[in-house]
Amino acid sequence: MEDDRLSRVFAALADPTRRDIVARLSLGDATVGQLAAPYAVSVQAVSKHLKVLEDAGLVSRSRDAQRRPCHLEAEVFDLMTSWVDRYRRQAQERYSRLDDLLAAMDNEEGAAS
Amino acid sequence: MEDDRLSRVFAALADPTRRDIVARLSLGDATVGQLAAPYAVSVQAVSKHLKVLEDAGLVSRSRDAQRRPCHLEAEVFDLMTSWVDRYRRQAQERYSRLDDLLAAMDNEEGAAS
DNA sequence: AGCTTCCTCAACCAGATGGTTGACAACGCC
DNA sequence: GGCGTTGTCAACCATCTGGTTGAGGAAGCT
Repeated sequence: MEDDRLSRVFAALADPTRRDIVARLSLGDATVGQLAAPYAVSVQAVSKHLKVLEDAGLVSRSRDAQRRPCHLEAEVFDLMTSWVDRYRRQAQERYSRLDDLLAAMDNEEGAAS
Repeated sequence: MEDDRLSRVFAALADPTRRDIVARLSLGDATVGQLAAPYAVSVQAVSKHLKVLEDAGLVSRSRDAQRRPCHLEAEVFDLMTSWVDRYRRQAQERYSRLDDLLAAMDNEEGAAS
């Protein structure tokens, strides 16, 4: 489902190492080895992280001989932001209605006195 | 750190049930019982979900006798969207630079022929 | 063909996660 | 005081997760 995809995107970004990888890829494509270099963990661990990002649709990988260059698919971000914006807007609307109500009560009180 | 907080927010929203709870709370505050009613799971499980959301700063709880009304803290969304926007923008800039480069190459080719 | 480089797959391990049930604290209502 | 309602805490369980090591596939280099 679409639900599943959203869950995978959020879960993928819940890990600091993976967010870091995304940040690096936003500057340009990179191979697994290049991405793994700055971290204390093994290359295999980074490869796993990339698989998670790939399953979430955030990263795609092509071939270049033994190399597997990684590319950020930034459009997937929209899935998240549209979800977030929807409920943020809803909450905000509710607040403004509450403000209206309070304003109306103030008015009534003012008229009564 | 701030990193940790961001991780907790993303992790909290990685679960469909918790996203659903957030969606319901965007329409108005609710008690644990009210939130648990639509689901097949136990009240305890929902209480755990709320604890995760609370630890992430997405939900706050007050007291009303035995009741514990839950309230959505929508400002926390900004933490996420600002992170996302930052790297989306970075990736987009990179693309536009690439476009510039390709345009420049086209020009050169045009001038050479 | 043989060696090295780059990367993935498989098995394993410790700790987190999402669910359960049972006990119990806090409060309103008789 | 006793009872039902509301919610949390604790213990337990199965599964997922992030890490490890070891083996091996794929491709370039000599």
